[in-house]
Amino acid sequence: MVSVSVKDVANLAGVSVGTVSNVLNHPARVAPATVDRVSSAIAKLGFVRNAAASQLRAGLSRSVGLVVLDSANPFFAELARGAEDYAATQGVSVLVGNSGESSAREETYLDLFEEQRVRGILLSPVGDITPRLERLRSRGIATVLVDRHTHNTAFSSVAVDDIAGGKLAAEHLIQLGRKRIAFVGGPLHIRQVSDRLEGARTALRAAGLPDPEILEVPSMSLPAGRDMGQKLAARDPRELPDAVFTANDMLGLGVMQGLLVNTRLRVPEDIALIGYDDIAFAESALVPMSSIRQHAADLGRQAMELLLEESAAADGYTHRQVVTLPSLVVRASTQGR
Amino acid sequence: MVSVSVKDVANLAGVSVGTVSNVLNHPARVAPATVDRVSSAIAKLGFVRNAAASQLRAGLSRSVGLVVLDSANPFFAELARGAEDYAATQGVSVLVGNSGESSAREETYLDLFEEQRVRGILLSPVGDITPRLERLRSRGIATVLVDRHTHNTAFSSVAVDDIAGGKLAAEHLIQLGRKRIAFVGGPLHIRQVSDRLEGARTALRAAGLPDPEILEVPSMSLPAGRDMGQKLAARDPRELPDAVFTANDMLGLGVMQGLLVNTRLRVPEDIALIGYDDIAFAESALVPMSSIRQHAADLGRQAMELLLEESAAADGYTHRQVVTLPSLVVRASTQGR
DNA sequence: AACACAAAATGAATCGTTTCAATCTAAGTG
DNA sequence: CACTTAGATTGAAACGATTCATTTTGTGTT
Repeated sequence: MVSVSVKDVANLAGVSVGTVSNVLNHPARVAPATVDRVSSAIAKLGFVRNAAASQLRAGLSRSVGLVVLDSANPFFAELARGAEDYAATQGVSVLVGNSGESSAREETYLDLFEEQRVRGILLSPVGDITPRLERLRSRGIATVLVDRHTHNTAFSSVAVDDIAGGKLAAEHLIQLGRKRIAFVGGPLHIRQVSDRLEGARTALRAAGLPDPEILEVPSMSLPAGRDMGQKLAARDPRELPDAVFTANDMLGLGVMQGLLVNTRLRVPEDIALIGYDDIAFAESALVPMSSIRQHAADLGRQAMELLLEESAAADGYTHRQVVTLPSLVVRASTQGR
Repeated sequence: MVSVSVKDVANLAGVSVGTVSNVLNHPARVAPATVDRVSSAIAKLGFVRNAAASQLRAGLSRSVGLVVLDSANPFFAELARGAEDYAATQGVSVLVGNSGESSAREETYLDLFEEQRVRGILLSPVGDITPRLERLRSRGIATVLVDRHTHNTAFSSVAVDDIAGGKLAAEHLIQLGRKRIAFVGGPLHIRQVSDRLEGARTALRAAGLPDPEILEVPSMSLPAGRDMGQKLAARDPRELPDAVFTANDMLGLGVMQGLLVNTRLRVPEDIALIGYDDIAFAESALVPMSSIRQHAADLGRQAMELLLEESAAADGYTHRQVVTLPSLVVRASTQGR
């Protein structure tokens, strides 16, 4: 368990420790020949900088924290990738924590990141923790919120515009000539669900069409969607909507199963179907399913940009709330009649 | 950006810095009344230990690194959760890095962890990097390998026994009375694929049945499975297998689609179907699909146990290769005829 | 009241790096 | 050749916690 320090490197290279440090951190200040000599000493000894000592003296860490609500969720996985990729270009590494929607775990990670004196934190918060964020700020740790539209302009945030997404989906269905559109989602008090519904409603009204029929489901899962699909399939055909917009893809895939299996209904001929999120399975469904894509990687990149910008800025930084627009992905489930 | 140090806490509590440190790290050595006084000073000042300083002096970090091949893959997500949960009980935090199968990114994370002087590293390696592991060890950083059966007894490892999994699947099919079993998977040079096939073959031979028909596919994806399913459905019924075992669930779901959509075939009546991995969608498939579950969280927990044990042990630690057995999950796709 | 002994508290030294004022070197100028 | 100046290098101080040999305090015994 040998430990090689800058001192050892300095000895071997025949320079002072200050020079070694400069080679590591400000190579331009050092004569090229010296850089070479020090570099090869580093290589020969297998020197690896001790991050703890470096950070202690320099005061600033090379890492930022990221706390996600659910690391298994592809949305967050993609977001993390986007954030990491951008951070990497800035020589910053990302420590990822998974709160799993638990406030306690969220707290634990924030504590950890605070001890580590990270440069900043990207957070998809479990609940409202403004006090905690203010404490972090008073310690010089910037925080950018992800995936929640905060009207709190005291913090920067990034979010996807769910209302616009709902509008996009409904407009697409309207353009196909569909007139009786149903919305499947729930519970309705969840912000994402109600926003997506609101967007759809707005689009329908703008087109002079009646409000969507709201089919509330107990959860955003495939079985819940399948149950609703089967209920629809059992209806008198004259009572059927001619298009269904589901609040996420799991529901959409479920509805598709319910509509198609052991019935005479066809998608999209009888009912057009569009989901939300564009998960990998949407493309491989029985009938490839149209969806709304959120560009999570972009979101992650933008969030990281804001974070690094803020952490480098002086006091009095003007915080920004970035809202990104989702886009429409058209597949067979909404094509042709 | 105020910074509170042990010194400030010591002043307020009217004790020395050494005592504050003892309250933080060895409370039993300090009189209860003093612990209280120091604790309330900590609370009042909002003191948070500087991890860099602590680690620099104490020499050992409270974190371990985890590098996974693909953080979006549910197997690794679950594994990470298991590892983190156990680590948390030991007061250790986990830094997760995603190599995305890229050697370069893997290297970057190992460098980072080495700088951080983590206690140990849990690694699902991209390629063979024994030299790198030996360098880490010479620095006192233990490494446990995940998800690859190393015959290299110089390192501890955990892995799932894919041969046993294949055997489990085939034995289940045999017990159902199926006699003509096909295997769908590929490319065959992938270890997981060939192991699962080998397990199936072993079970068939033991039962006195012919070797499985091998249906090689170009990738382990749903569309590849669907193509194969459609090819099967187009066969003369007398040429059909009476059971199909796929090397993973994506293929299984695809085969199911290909077999069922626009054909007269039924699952399981005509063809029983079993997948591998037990992903969330297996349960929600058209016909809920039987599968082999790998217990990734357990695997993660065991790997972390090994890692912490080794990192706490003296030199000459005896490394262990743990192989866990997967289990059978029976659903509708293999029940009834 | 003197002594012994354990428990509690002290504080200077230390970890390995970065910083920065001071020093040295070499090339350029009049 | 003396002098200036920019560039290169030096090395001691500092970051904030932990450690541990030493001192202080407190309790019980004779």
